[in-house]
Amino acid sequence: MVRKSASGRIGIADVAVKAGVSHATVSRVMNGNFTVDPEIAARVRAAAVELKYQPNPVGRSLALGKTDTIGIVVPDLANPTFQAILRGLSRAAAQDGYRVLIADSFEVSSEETILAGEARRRCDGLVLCAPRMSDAELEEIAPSLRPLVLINRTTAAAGVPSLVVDYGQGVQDIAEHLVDLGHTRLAFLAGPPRSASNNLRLQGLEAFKTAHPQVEVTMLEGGSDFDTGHGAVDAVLESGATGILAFNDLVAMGLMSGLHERGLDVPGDISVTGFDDIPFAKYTTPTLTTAAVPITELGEQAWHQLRALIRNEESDAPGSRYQPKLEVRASTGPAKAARTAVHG
Amino acid sequence: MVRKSASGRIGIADVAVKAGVSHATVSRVMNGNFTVDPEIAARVRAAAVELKYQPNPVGRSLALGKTDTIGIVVPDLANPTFQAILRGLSRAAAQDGYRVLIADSFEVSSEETILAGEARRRCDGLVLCAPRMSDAELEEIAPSLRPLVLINRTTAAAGVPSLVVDYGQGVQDIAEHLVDLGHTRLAFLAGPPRSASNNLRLQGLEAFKTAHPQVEVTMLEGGSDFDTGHGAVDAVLESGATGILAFNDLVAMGLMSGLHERGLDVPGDISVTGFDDIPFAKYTTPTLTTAAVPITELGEQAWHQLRALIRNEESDAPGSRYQPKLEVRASTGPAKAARTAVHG
DNA sequence: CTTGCCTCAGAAAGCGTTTTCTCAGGCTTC
DNA sequence: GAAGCCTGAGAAAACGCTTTCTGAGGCAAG
Repeated sequence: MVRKSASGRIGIADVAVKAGVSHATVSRVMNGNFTVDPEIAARVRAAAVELKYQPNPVGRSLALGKTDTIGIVVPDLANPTFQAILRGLSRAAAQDGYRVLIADSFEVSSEETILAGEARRRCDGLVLCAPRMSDAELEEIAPSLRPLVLINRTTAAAGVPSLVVDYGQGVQDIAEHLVDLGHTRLAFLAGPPRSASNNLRLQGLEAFKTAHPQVEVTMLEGGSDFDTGHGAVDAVLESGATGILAFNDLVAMGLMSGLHERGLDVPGDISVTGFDDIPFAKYTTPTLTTAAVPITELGEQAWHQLRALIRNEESDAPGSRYQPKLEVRASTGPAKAARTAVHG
Repeated sequence: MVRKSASGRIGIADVAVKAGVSHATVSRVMNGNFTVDPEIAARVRAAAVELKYQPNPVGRSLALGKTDTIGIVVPDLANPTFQAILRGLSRAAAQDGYRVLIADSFEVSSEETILAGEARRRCDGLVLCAPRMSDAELEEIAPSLRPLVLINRTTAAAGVPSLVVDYGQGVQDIAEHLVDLGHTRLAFLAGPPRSASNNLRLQGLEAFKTAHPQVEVTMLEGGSDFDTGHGAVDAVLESGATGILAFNDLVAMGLMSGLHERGLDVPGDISVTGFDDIPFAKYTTPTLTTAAVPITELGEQAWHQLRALIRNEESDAPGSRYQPKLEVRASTGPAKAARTAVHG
């Protein structure tokens, strides 16, 4: 029985037989090695075309020690931020002939380490997106995951570049904007407690508070999706704040929807701000004031950093910091005369 | 020089040496083969742990002829529909220990064939999501891509299950809903011309028109994103229609935003409907009447079909048809007295 | 005419696993 | 006590490719 039918798929051996040459020569031709007689090369190519031969990437990977694939680990594929990063990463990597393997940890931080390790072994490099694991754990496993690029997280481990968005500055810009409009009572609708980007926002707000002691800033528990915003209406109203900084655009949209149901006007009664500037933010009613994060570009840059690591190039920048840009739209307006806390 | 330092990574050979056994025995232990003396097994396991040995998946894949990975090809990763399918697929596959490799064709139909082939060779199976290629091409390459599952597309090729959403029925349900509210002049804001799901909608509308000859239905060119809807305001107003069926929720949101800017009231002046019921649809202002598609579930089912194919099981269902469910919300209301065409 | 170099293709050795094949040693059974 | 089984571990082949090594043949130079 011929090898061919054994695997069911035609391999390099079949082409070699058909062209009357050795495996080695077929390999050389397929890889554009010019030390092959042009006539033989043509014969091999003809055989390959006729047999519709396509090299098996697994065999190739084993021989070359590389897979032309990179991995990305995200805490939640449903989150538009991670979707956008994935998109930018995938597009940029594709341009260099790399594919992307995805691993969704579903916010289970204990899974992250295992997922990351498994993904890394199948790939030539890894992007770890806002990992929820502890600093200690991250630092411990980082070396074994290299080449590794972090997004919205930093580590003390060496040779691991980080791409971080300056959420702290962004949230301060938003707060300043609200103060400029005359708001003196603000509220922050926080994100997931384990989220590093939420902590950065909190730090930014602390800085803001010391710079503006006259402004009252209420902290409210939250999350990262619509329901968080929608369910926070009562808490927001109770706080008596007239300017609300939502954790992100989704939360802001949920909140605006809830306020609308209560018959309140945005920004007439209350100003609402988001964060991220997802595409939807331009099309909400009213359009949403937010801080724009060039998130797709972040994914793209992640690939460039990772590529440099894989190629063992001098990483020109060992990481970067992105400044969000305030986008003033229609969901923020002048503060009404000071409101008093509303009950129920 | 020892093998160990040659590859930089520890392999099965290192464990074998450390435990004083052969490669074969290490492999047996790692794969839970019980024909190994418990004492030796323990020794091997201890060595593996001490060396932090993790089997190389590439070598494993080559030997086993499977990669425990599946591929998905989508026309546009930015599209929420495909994101949701990806999410459902990824989650379901992960539960069975499979990973997902993504390939984004960026709406370039000529790339699809190549991407699909490359992805397939790296994986154990493939999901082709609403491919834009021609029927002829699809039918030609389908056999070489098996195990293959199609989403929102069918083919005459054998052994290729399809999961399709009945967009035609969905669009009829929406149109009926608008007619029930008294609308007699409708307009359909179409999607991308090459999209199979758009064609299904058009067929549905033809069926609707023959059933309701008294209703006027205007066809408008379109696309699949916000800007399409936002930019279609003039055309919509010119049509004189009072009930607008947008291609999907994104287009509907863009349209509502544009109408709002023109000072028109939804649904007071014009009723607007979407399609898909993306999470945002519940939180627009007004909330969006749409046809809900269980899209994440679609991704999940795609995995189940693919799994059956991979395992060579009897595919219980050679494909399925999903019925969208009308979700009546606040963007549709009773028709005003017939409007006349508005210019400019 | 011979030596030596150079070109180019085949043989074979990896890459890191799994798995079949082989065989040594201990046990049962007559 | 010897013949045959059975258990369990090592040797080696296989997976499909790349690449080094080897060697045959052609050609130029002395």
